[in-house]
Amino acid sequence: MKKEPAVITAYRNENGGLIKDVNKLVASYPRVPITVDCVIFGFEENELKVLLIRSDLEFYKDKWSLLGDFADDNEELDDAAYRVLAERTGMNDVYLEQVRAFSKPNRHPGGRVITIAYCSLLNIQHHKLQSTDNELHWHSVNSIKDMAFDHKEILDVCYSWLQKRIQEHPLGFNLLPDKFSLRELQNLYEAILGVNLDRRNFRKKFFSMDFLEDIGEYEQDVPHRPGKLYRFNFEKYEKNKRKWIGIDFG
Amino acid sequence: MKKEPAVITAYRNENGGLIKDVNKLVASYPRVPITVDCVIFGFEENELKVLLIRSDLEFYKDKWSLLGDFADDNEELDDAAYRVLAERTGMNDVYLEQVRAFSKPNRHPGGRVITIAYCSLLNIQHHKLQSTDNELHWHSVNSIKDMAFDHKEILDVCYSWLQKRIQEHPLGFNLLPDKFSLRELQNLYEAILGVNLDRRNFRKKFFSMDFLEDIGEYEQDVPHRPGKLYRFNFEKYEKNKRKWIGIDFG
DNA sequence: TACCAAATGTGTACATTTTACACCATGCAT
DNA sequence: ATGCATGGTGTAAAATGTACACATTTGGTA
Repeated sequence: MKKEPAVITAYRNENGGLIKDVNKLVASYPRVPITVDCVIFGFEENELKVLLIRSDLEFYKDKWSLLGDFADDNEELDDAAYRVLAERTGMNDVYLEQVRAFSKPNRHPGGRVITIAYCSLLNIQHHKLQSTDNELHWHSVNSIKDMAFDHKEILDVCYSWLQKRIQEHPLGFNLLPDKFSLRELQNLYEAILGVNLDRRNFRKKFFSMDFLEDIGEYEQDVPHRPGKLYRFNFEKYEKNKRKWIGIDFG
Repeated sequence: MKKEPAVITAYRNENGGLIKDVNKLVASYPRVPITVDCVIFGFEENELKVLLIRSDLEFYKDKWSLLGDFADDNEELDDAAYRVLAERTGMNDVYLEQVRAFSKPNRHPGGRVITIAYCSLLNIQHHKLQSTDNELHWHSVNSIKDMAFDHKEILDVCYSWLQKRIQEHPLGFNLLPDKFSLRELQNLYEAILGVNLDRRNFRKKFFSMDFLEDIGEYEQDVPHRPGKLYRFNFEKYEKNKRKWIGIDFG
């Protein structure tokens, strides 16, 4: 396991001295177009959905793509992602998190483009699409086979990310209305994780975590006994975080 | 919670038609210099260490920075990170994983530079620094106060990442020699997590996961009863993954 | 209005996992 | 031979996770 000694490169100027003109240094770097792509998840009819747009490229005619845009000069990537969300959904107060960069050299037919993927979770009820808008569509995540660019791969990574993340943090509440029944919450978890959960144990677990607030209201217009409605209580969640995610390194 | 209808932007050409010349489209994007920065963790003398290099910028004279380099044209970011590792340590077979992008507009004094942070774990014994090399140094992670650029923030994020990751996957073995005692393994976990662990429970847990291979050798030259040495068995790990990381969405 | 269908709401026993905790064994140094 | 430092081991209690069944409430329907 013997190795050659480490080689130091690219960290000094030609004379071995410190670099003074940092602007010149940065100007010498290769430059790459950067985009953000948002995987916008929603939940409707007991299915996990993702908001897609028809590709604007002739190259990908009739294919769907994630919502993305290039990052402006001097725009932080998080801000770019929020901007895309606002442009597409009109919403500012949504959940958003960076997942990772995708950088295969040929991932974009127009040349080298690196994209940073973001996951966003929002309540579809707050963003009903206009019926005149046939460029945007909520797709059932499980039914998507093929997409423009490497967006199917990005979607798959983000879906796995969501499955894992939702078991560590109660992100699911971002996908539900303010008031929801425990059945809706369980449907959400079952849809995302692709498993069946025991109703009694599910209820026990969520009640024991103590961030569901009973608002004393009931479901309406259901053809069966109506369930109680709850609200997610952020303050109680902050207090009881440890129960949920285990050790907190925050 | 009523919102304006979604606005569609930047996804059609001026006439509302599909875009044919994708090269022209991409050429119109703003371009940004991209770097990778590697947080190279090691373990020595019961401390978690990180390999840093003296900054090459006059602007950051006497500060330390992560090992990084810009991404070449058409180079995938993972490849760039492996390249940096190879250049700095001469090693090719190391553990490497992308953590996330850092993109604050003013994070680099020379202008807009976006960096993608990677974590790498390696065995310091395989990369003893040359005594003539005073540009590179293994720093104790807990003693680092200040760094060039936003590298302290990146280090902090990567350290948290490691703490979480090591509890889900047995990454720790990458930091140890091929043969190690359980005491060394426990020291590693204690150092990274910053906690004290019960020796009996620690042993019980690792043995029950059944990927430690007893190679019938013992520690040498220790001033006390020598401990058994073990090897990490990747095949057994693959089989028993579920025990370790819970549900496997891989 | 009596019944049915469909979903809500609840408790307990068992298995598994996690935690807390103490003593003898071994090898080296003196 | 003794002391010292560390290696190596088991068990009981607590907490958590899992499996499982029946009465209740509502709307719909005959």
